[in-house]
Amino acid sequence: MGKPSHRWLVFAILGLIANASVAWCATDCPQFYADEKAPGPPHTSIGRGAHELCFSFFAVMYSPETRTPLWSAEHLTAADVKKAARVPRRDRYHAEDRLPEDEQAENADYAHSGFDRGHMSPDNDMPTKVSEQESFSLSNMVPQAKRLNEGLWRSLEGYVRKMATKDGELYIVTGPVFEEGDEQLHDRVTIPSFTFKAIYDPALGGAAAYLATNVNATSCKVISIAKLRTMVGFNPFPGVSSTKSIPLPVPRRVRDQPGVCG
DNA sequence: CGGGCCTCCCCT
DNA sequence: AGGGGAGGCCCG
Repeated sequence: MGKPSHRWLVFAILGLIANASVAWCATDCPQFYADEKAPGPPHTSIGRGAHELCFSFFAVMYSPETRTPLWSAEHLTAADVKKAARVPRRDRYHAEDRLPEDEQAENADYAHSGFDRGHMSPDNDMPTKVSEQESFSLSNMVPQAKRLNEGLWRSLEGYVRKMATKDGELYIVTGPVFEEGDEQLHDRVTIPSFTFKAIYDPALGGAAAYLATNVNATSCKVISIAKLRTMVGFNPFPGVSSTKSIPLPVPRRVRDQPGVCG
C-alpha cells in the first residue's frame, strides 16, 4: 500500500486546501468576520476581478464589473449601537479613491436615475466619525429602489440594531443579488434584482437572511443561509459551521400589503 | 456644501 | 393623529 496510498493522501490534503480556499478568502481585516473568515467573491463571472476593501468598521468585496460591492460586512456590538446613536449624520457620498479610476462608481452615475444610493453597511451602525464618513463611499452603495430604501429596508436596519443590543453582538453581511439581464445606470453601475442582509447571531448560535426585491412595491422574505448561498454564489459566513436557522424580527404593521417579511 | 423638500418609520 | 427623526434627492 506504501506509495500509492501515500500519494493519494497528499492529493486529498491538497484537495481540502483547495476547497478551503474556495470557501473563504484571504483578508486584511479579519475582525469583521465570524471566526475571522472572510466570504469569498462569488464563483460566477460577476466575481471576476473583485477584491476586498477594508474600512475602519466594515469591509466590502468590490466588483469592478458591477461597480458595486458584492457584499459589505460588519461586526456590530451593543456598545457600537450605543456609540453610533451619538454620531451625527453627514451626507458625503463620494467615489472610492482607493480604487483605480476606471473601476470607480461616481455620484454622476446615480444622479437623476430614480435609484437611491443605498447603503449596504448602514450609516447608522457606524460608531465613529471616521467610519460614518467611510460608509458614504460608493464602494458601499448599490442602486436601490427609493421606496425600498426609505421604507422597509430602513426598518430592517433598525431591527438589526435592536437585535445587536439585545444579544450583544452580530455578524452582518449585506449585499446585492444580481440576475441575468439586470440593467445598468449609464452602462456602468448594475442595478441588482434583490438586496439581502444576512445575520449571524453568536448568542443564538444560528443565522438567517432578509431578502428584498429591489422595486418600489417592496416584497421581502426571510430565507436560510443555504438558500442565500445558492442565489449569490458565496457563503456569507464561511467561519460558521452550524447553518441552524434563527427567526428574524419582522415589521409589525403593514403599509402596502407585500411589504412584510415572512 | 449648505439648505429646502420629500417620504416613511415609529413613538407618544 | 401628530410630530420628530431618518434616508435620500435636487438645486443654488
